[in-house]
Amino acid sequence: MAPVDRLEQVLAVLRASGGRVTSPRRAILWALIEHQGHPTAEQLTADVQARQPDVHESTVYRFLDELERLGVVDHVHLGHGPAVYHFADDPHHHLVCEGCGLVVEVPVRTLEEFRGLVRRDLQFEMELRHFALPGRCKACAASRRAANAGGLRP
Amino acid sequence: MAPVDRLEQVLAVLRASGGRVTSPRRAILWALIEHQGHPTAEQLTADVQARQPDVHESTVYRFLDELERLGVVDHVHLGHGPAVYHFADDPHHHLVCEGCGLVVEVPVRTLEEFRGLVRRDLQFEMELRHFALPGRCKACAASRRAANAGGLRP
DNA sequence: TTCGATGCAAATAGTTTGCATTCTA
DNA sequence: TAGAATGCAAACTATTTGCATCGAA
Repeated sequence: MAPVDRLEQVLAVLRASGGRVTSPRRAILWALIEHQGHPTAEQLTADVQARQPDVHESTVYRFLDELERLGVVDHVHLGHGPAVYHFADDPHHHLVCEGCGLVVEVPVRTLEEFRGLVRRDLQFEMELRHFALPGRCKACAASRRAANAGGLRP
Repeated sequence: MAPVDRLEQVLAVLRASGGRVTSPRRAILWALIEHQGHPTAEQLTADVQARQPDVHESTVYRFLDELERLGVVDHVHLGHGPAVYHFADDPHHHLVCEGCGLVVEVPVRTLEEFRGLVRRDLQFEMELRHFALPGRCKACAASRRAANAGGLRP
């Protein structure tokens, strides 16, 4: 979807819900659309403030909450540290490398088999979208093994 | 292991590392041993303060850190909210129900097949012990389905 | 009698909230 | 012009840190 279309689409949802379109809201939404990757509230605030310095971080948090209530965005916890935000369509899981911070997006269906296994064996319905699955990417796993072999700390 | 044996075992590790055995440390360790389930630092502090009111929360945090450095305890993040602590032997994963807070302990080998699958297909070495796997227990999953069918909020 | 442990206060990170004011619809 | 959204300050939760003092070995 073209950035401008996405903007208008979300603003339409917002208006339909009785919400109002303001200049901070346009800027926050724009920052979210333009951002590559997984921005935190702080990063979005910085982007917005580059153009509108008076927009406060609490406004960003409040609007992101609102967008979540409307089902437009989700936030994900990648581990320690701040949450990151992304649009709610094309739902996916996150693998996050504790070594280098790499975030791998995984289609929902990739983990369906595993979810089914846990459902069957443990009567538990995992919900893996709101918290990332932590671990090590190939490179970081290898370099940690090397370090451990040498007697160094992980 | 009998509680008293466990206490003495840990104190031995502590002494061997050059650490000192103090009255707050004995009390914190005792609270950790006696606690059923997955205590937070706050709960441990409360338990300790019932007997020794002057023991400060920061002392509890510092000693828990020390015990982690010694490999005696681990802390796990069950979701939002404070971390919980447990002894590091008999390593296991945690499934935590977002509905009722139930924590299910899962032997490490239960998830090994899944870890192998992700390792093979995604070249990613998951480390699932430090963060719990969130979701819904059978009862909470069922009651949520019922509520959704009735048009109510999850 | 040394140096590790403690109590206390204050700082920190990330996020939320109360409230008077502003601005959209 | 009603009421939603904002800016700002302050609260909040979970945790960490600096520092003078205390006490175990």
